[in-house]
Amino acid sequence: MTSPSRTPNGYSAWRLIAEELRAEIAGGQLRTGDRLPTEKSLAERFSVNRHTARQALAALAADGLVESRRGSGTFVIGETVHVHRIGMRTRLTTSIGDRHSSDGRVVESAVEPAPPEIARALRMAAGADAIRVESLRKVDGQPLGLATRWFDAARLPDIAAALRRTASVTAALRACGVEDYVRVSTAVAARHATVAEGSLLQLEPGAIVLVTEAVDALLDGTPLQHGTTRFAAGRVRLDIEHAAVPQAGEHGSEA
Amino acid sequence: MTSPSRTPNGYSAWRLIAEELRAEIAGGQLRTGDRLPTEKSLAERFSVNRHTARQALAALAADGLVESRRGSGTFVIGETVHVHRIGMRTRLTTSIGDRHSSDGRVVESAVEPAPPEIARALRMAAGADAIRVESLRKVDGQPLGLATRWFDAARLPDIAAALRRTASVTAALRACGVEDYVRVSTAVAARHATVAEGSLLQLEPGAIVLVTEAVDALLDGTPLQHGTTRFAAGRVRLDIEHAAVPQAGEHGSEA
DNA sequence: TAACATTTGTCCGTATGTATA
DNA sequence: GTATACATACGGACAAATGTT
Repeated sequence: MTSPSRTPNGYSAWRLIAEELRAEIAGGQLRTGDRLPTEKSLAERFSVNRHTARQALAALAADGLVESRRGSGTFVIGETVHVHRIGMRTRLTTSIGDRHSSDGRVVESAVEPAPPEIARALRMAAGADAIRVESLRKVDGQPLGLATRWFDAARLPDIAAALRRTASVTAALRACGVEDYVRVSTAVAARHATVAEGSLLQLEPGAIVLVTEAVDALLDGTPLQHGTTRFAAGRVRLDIEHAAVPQAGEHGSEA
Repeated sequence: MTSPSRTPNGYSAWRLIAEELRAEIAGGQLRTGDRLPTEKSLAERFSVNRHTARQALAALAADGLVESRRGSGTFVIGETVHVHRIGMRTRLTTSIGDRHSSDGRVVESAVEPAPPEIARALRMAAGADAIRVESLRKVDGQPLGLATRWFDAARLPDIAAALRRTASVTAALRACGVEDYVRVSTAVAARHATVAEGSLLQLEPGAIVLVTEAVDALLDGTPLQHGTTRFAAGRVRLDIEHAAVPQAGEHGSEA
């Protein structure tokens, strides 16, 4: 640590400090909610400049292990995970359960020409008017997911208003005359949150979002909705519902 | 930009620079493989110190958008995403397709007492012998996923050897007398890769893994396998298969 | 091969702003 | 109001990797 610079991936001062702290968290000396030593004291302990200690803490924060609060300190993150079920009849509202206060708020809505991939998914003419609704779902006051939904403006002209009133997709669709619908396709990916997402979901920079992209349709297959939801990965787990009864050729047996 | 510090999450100089560059990448002005402006020139362009420009680049690098190479520059990362289907009859091998060379190699296997949650999932007696198999799947030479599979040692004593021979779960199970099986449950989460995972999957530090936890069973419901797979999130997207034909039989809302 | 400029990586020191206790 | 602690920004210095001359 006497010479200032080391090799690229093999070890520099801040990496060594980060590894040390990581080990203390993994080893249980530092538990969920515990406050880490201050930047100043870390700097003294490892005989480095405060910035070097900061860089180590920033690395841990980027990994989602710790969270820094200005004026307060840096703390070990603990996760409370909510389970979100995904199936043919997925309804977010029902998957939250009753013990928690759930709140879905429409952040923004607008009528725009449908982007190509949305138009294709909703079987609309390219460039036709679509309704885009952004909403933020909170559970127990904590933001869980950020949804971008697209609807065919010609098919469901009043959906935005309905969503603002009810804050439930199922109820809003029913208000627009849709009695029943099913999930047609769902894709899942994960990436780092953007700045905008991090701001709305109250995430640290570098935090992860689980991204689901889904299409709902009427029972006859007419597409209704294209939705992209970004979940705060640290707070959500997705449970995929498979059909209860396997329909293997001739097998009449059941689980 | 005259005053040094701004509010915590809302905007500081390095965030603005990062947003600008992010937009250029998203907008296509900067394409995969392109070299970004040097730190020095970015500093001049935005009238900030080189460190401030560096922080913006570091944020993009943490998001996996760019990669910095000492002595060379900072470059836009390109991703090739493989689609992995998840459904009642998920077979990883079939979802890869034919245009790619797929290779699943058993890294390690051992007989161990089943951990509690594994024993429960496989309906084994607590502490009974289970077989654990770790395998690494590569596509086109690039590691895609790292799987940990558990089997009941009493039920499938030769599964490890079969997996080493065939490198296909379906084929290995068939070799052990299992003609058919289905996916019972799948959970999806995302987190940062550990050091060990990053090493095996050849990930950058701070990279993301998509974690699926699944149970496969015989058609009569007898559990066969508990598998946890960690996919390199940047290289994989999960596609969830819903039943093709919706049947309006039961409207029961899930709790 | 060797010298050189370029570019990123690391570290130190200083200063100021802002949120929290 | 004061002290503490993190957030941002600037300036300088040198090391290490790369590419070119």
